[in-house]
Amino acid sequence: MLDKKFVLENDVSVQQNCDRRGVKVDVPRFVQQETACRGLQQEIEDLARQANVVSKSIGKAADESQREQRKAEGRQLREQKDAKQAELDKLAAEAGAIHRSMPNMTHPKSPIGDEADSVEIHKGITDVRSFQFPVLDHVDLAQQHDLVDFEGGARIAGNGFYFLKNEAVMLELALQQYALHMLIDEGFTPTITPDLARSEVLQGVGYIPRGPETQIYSIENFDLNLVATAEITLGGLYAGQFIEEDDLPIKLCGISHCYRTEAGAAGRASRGLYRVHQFTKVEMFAFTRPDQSDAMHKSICDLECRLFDGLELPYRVLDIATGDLGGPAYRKFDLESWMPGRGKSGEYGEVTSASNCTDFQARRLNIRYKTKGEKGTRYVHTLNGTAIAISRAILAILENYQQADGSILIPKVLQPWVGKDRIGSVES
RNA sequence: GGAGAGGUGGCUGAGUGGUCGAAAGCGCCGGUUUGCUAAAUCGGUGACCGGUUCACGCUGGUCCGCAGGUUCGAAUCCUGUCCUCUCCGCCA
Repeated sequence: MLDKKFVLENDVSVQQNCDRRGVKVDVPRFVQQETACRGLQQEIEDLARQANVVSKSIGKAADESQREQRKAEGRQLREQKDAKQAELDKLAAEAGAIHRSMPNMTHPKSPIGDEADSVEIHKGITDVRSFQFPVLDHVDLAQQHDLVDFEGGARIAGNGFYFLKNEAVMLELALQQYALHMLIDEGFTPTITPDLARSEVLQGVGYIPRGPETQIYSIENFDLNLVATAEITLGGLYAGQFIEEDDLPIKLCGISHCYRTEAGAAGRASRGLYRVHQFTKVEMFAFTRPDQSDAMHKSICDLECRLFDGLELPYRVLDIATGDLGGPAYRKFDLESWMPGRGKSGEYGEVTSASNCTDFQARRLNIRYKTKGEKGTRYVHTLNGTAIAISRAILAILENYQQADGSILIPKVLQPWVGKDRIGSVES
């Protein structure tokens, strides 16, 4: 959520920001309603004050009849107040709906425009390989080496589910180990989070459970939902808390399964492991002071790059354009890995992303820190970034590491955990 | 699944109808003392939304899990609801 006062004082730039992000918001209407609310609030407070004065005077009343008279007076004042309050509630609900639909403000450097306007700001150190043989996509490779059972997954849970098998299982665990070790070295506290969370938590982080277009699976008869990312649980962990300024920044990483309905995504590059209903992800999350968040954003993005540099996978980093940012993000960097089997002759596909949400989530989650110098409290900034989304990482590894002889090499950094250097035997 | 207890300020925890935005302790901030630190001691210290002021500040309202109700008046009484804890049972 944006600060209401900020919106009132910056209505023009807020409107411009909404327009650039492609979100329909009637800022002038909000300003008008919010202003009216404040007027009403004044009237209500005045009535409340008068009623309080009357109540306090009752003890000092001279006799019974005066007492009764003041009781009646107090009753009347509170009735007037209640009527005004009802009026205000109605108006505030409308203003609140507009308020909640406002996306976060945007970093001045974010490119303006839609998906196509995102700007490449970095390339990985590993070059895109040129293959001297017909390239297979990961689905064919997986089938050839018995690594993923899509049919089995579909039979027991439906399309979009799968069994990982054999070396794919080892790859999944190896990727978790690899990511976790690097993150721990960088000062992240490792966690394994719940895979379910209350609706309240999802909403705080910015997800909408149980809507018509929801991406979230909900549990029947319980106020619980399967998380779409550990961002939900890690962000929710500090909801309603006060953090000591000296404890900032707090850096957490969490392993969770991620569940997504992918409603409306049918047919959209949905083959194989790219878009699935369940996968494992190692997520980074940070709480910082406002002045620390830009640097933290960069450092989270750098870590994502290092993880992919280490895997020796080619990738590029995009500074995401305004129209493609999503609600809470102030700025977002996506990391796209080269996927040789995608499209006709290979395409980049999103593998991780890093967002700086400034105080947008913190305001809704009510996460503050106590300032040392000045009096009072301030909202923290929150940031999140994917360390490794396992299913897409496996996809990228299989396709990039395939060999002319049909085998698939294991990235060097993963070999200790996989226990071998190659999937499939070398035919000679 | 059965039985109990409880949700109060940054934390612990008093408080059963007006004198309570709330004791006390901890923590935090400032002063004094000590060679530094620690200790001691004195003082200050809740949040949110407004009004007013160049500013220090002054001032109104709201807030004791949440939502309703009773009352002139609710942290306190009533109803509902959510959550947490303890014990027993079951279970990986």
